[in-house]
Amino acid sequence: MYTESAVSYQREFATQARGKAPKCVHIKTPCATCLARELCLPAGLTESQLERLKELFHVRQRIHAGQSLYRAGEGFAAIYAIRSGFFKTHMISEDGRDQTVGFHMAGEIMGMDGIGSQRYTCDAVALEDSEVCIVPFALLEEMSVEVPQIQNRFHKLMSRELVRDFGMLLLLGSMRAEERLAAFLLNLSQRFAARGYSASEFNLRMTREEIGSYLGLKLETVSRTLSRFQKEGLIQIWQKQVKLLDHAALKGLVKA
Amino acid sequence: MYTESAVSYQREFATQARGKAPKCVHIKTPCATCLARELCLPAGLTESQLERLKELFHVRQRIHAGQSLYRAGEGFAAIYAIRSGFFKTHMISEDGRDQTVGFHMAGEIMGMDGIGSQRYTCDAVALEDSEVCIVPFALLEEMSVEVPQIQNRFHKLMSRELVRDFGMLLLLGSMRAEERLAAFLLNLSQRFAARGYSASEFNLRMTREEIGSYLGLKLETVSRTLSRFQKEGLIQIWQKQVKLLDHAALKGLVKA
DNA sequence: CGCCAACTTGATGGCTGTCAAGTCAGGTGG
DNA sequence: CCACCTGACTTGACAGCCATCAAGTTGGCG
Repeated sequence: MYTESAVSYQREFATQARGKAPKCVHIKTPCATCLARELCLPAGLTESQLERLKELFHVRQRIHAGQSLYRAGEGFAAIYAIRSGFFKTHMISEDGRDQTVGFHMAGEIMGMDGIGSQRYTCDAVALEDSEVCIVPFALLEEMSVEVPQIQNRFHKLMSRELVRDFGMLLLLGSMRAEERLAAFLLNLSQRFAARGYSASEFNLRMTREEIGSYLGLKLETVSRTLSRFQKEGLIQIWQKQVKLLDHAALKGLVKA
Repeated sequence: MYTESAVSYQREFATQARGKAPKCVHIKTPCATCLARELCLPAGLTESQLERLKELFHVRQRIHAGQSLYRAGEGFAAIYAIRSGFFKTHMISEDGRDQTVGFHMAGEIMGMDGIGSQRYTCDAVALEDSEVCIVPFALLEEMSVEVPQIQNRFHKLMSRELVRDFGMLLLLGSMRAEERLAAFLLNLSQRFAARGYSASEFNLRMTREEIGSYLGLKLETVSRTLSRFQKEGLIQIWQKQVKLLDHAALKGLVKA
């Protein structure tokens, strides 16, 4: 049961949060920004090369919240650049375990896991209404030959995905629940900040269960740990609205 | 303390194992096989293309057991194809956590994590005397432009690395100790088999601690679980010599 | 208004980490 | 050749973190 003070406090925060940001924020990103973020185009490309690159990204697709962009086992043909919205990628193992392998926001690329086997190995699900650019992979490879800079950018992109996964291996392999959650919140914060949004206040697009699936924890542990962070004054949290109050302390938790 | 019967049994197994395979097996792989495994060359390449590709792989380097091939933070210039031997890659976090992110054997490629930042993000350490082909990355990208098949093979290679990491996320995020170890043994078995070695009998090149670091477990848990597998008749294990006795039961553990 | 999914919180148990002691194998030096 | 030493490993006892089970709350939606 909630304590009296907790309830009133939480309601107050909820009202604040809603006042500032509508419940379902729709992140809009201009194409140039989107491209720039992951393929780093502006730097080092000539006008004509830029034109070629834009061809790659000109087909778009809208995905409603809850819908899948692609599913594990489907034939691979394209990778996807997120223009707006929020996705999770998850895989379901032979025996039914559901593991979230990533959360993805505007400017990030999904689907590269499908290149190796020519089939996607996980499902990509929109957690809010979203829009993606469809990048036919064969076309990307063709252009990579014509414009070596595109090739190089793509290699760096995939490599960074590998490094990101190494980070997750470290998290899952050696961190305790509170460290995982602190790292998770800081990571989201940093990524929102990089897109021009508040680093200290944002809303989670995913459920506690999805957070748990990503971090190797049960939803109750996620809930409990977030509640404890709030009790200790590290964050404010009400439903999916989060406010980071003590960035330094959270960092301390991860490094401790 | 070991029981009488366990001791005699283990000694017997150790003797058997030693009789069949010298303590430090040196895996030798002809260059063609090595290339074939990960870059899948024979298929679809013309004679001249094959020649170009061989240029990529002609510089070799020997690494003694215990030595590093590269270290986190070092400038990235090349990726490495393992010709023979056995490696682990591991990263040490800011706060000193040591996470093993992979074990690598003949025919596999290491170092792709360095492309994104132009610095390696982990250390690669030889667990036995090994030999690698040095593949200058700039050269690989140049050849990718000339020979699109090389480009495509490389993309598939990186993609498979991503998928492999997804598998590790699933393992670390949702499996219990015995499931992790069963999966680990089966994975090694399958990879040895793919190289023409016994699928049921091999020796571990890594310590219990390194296994633990890879699987997100403490060395005591690794040791205990392996001992239990032996007690239950799933495996025989004596030091680093392993023999899988009940492949099906191990598979059952992973899927259960 | 009622229902349901998402969430919070409590109680309890089990898996795995921690600490500790001891064994074993290999290498070194006398 | 043997004693010793060290790193790797095994095993036991215990504790703690997190999963599990369960009950109740909240907000959204029909």
